[in-house]
Amino acid sequence: MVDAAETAGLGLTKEPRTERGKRTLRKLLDAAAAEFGERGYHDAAISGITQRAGAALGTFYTYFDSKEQVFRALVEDMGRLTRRWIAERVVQAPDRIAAERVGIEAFLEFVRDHKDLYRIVMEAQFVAEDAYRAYYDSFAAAYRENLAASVSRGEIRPGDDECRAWALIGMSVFLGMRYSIWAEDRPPAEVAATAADLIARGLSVDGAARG
Amino acid sequence: MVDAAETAGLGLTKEPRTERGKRTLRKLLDAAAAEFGERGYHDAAISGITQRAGAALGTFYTYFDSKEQVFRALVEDMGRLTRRWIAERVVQAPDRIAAERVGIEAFLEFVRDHKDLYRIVMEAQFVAEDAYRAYYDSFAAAYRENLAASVSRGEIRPGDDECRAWALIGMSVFLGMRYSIWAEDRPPAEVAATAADLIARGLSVDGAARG
DNA sequence: ATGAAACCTGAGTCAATATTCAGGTTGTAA
DNA sequence: TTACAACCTGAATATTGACTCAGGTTTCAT
Repeated sequence: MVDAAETAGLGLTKEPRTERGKRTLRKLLDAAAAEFGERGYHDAAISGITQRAGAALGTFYTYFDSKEQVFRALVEDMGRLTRRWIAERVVQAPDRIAAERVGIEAFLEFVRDHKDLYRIVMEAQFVAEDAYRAYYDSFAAAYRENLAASVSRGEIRPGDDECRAWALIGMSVFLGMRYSIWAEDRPPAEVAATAADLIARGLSVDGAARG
Repeated sequence: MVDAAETAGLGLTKEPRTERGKRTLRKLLDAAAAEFGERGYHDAAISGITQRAGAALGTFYTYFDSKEQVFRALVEDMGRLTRRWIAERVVQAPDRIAAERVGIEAFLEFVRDHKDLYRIVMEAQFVAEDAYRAYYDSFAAAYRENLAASVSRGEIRPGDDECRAWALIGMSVFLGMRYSIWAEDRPPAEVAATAADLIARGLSVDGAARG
């Protein structure tokens, strides 16, 4: 669901001026998330969105210029929601290694609770590639910063933080796909613990092992 | 490109009986890979495929039942090609840690050389989800086997091999997307070395670090 | 209360394209 | 050479669904 209080900053061209309009826009955004999430971009129909929202077909075009525009708005919204959700939880972690575990667990939970929006983000790769890249570039940049800061604090070994950031994001994304979208057959905490152990210590039997 | 020698086992309903037919089918498969890879599933047109192949529109339906069928055939073909390519290189590795580095490097190179087919695999998530899941389930199962075998050989620490497998696959996939599809701004060997170091030793300063 | 702005309606327009098919061409076995 | 199967052709069909628009309804500042 799109946060009920906010519709600003979604890149819309026509903001509603009245309460009724805000309500309608919100209903359309939620309906669009459900329609795109369930049927995918191309099988989703504007008429399906307006039916779910209990509005007439033409009403859609009161707020959106096109099918693609509302899709992009949802991708951007999801980016904001995800970053906020994870950041809120990660700040409490005492160090980077703990932050990795908390971050992955928070991500896995978030995806479970926002399957529709998350599917939309993944499909954005083929519908609005620039929005998709912006979504992950933003994550990667933040991740890289965090890694660099941890290195300078002596919490983790130095290394190629950009590569590491992308690698770690990929881990989370695939764990999310497997354990939050495809099947919820493992508790997020368990999956996160395994991943965090891998991230912290690697596969090697001892810390001196050579790659 | 689809391997020129093989068109069997792609799930086609109508195999060609003459040399001319085999040639035409091969041209259509290569053209389909290019068309889908460049324009994506839904923007790809059957007429685009036949034009690239230098054939008439109706010829497509001599060999394929539908747009989706040829797409699925390409996904399955890509799975076979990828597994073979990586397996050939990984068998030479002396141990699991070395295998990780070699495997990631091989994967990054393969994706660079098969961008079209690789985009098709990624898009399969939304066009033929069962084929996509089969593609990654197959990788995950093999990966898990390899990890378990390495554990019993004492090469790596024991752990949740299924989670680890998905995590490691996710790493490769995202590194491939970032460094082989989006931009080739880093040599595969370099990226693979960083990733392998992360996989082998983790982020921690010393091997005794707790997660 | 009131009227202008905002909002809503849904039948109709229009372009795109997956798929069909009737008929022509080519390959090959005998 | 012949005849049949395999193959190729591309105009025509049929569906789908994004988007428009002319006109009606609701809201709210004054």
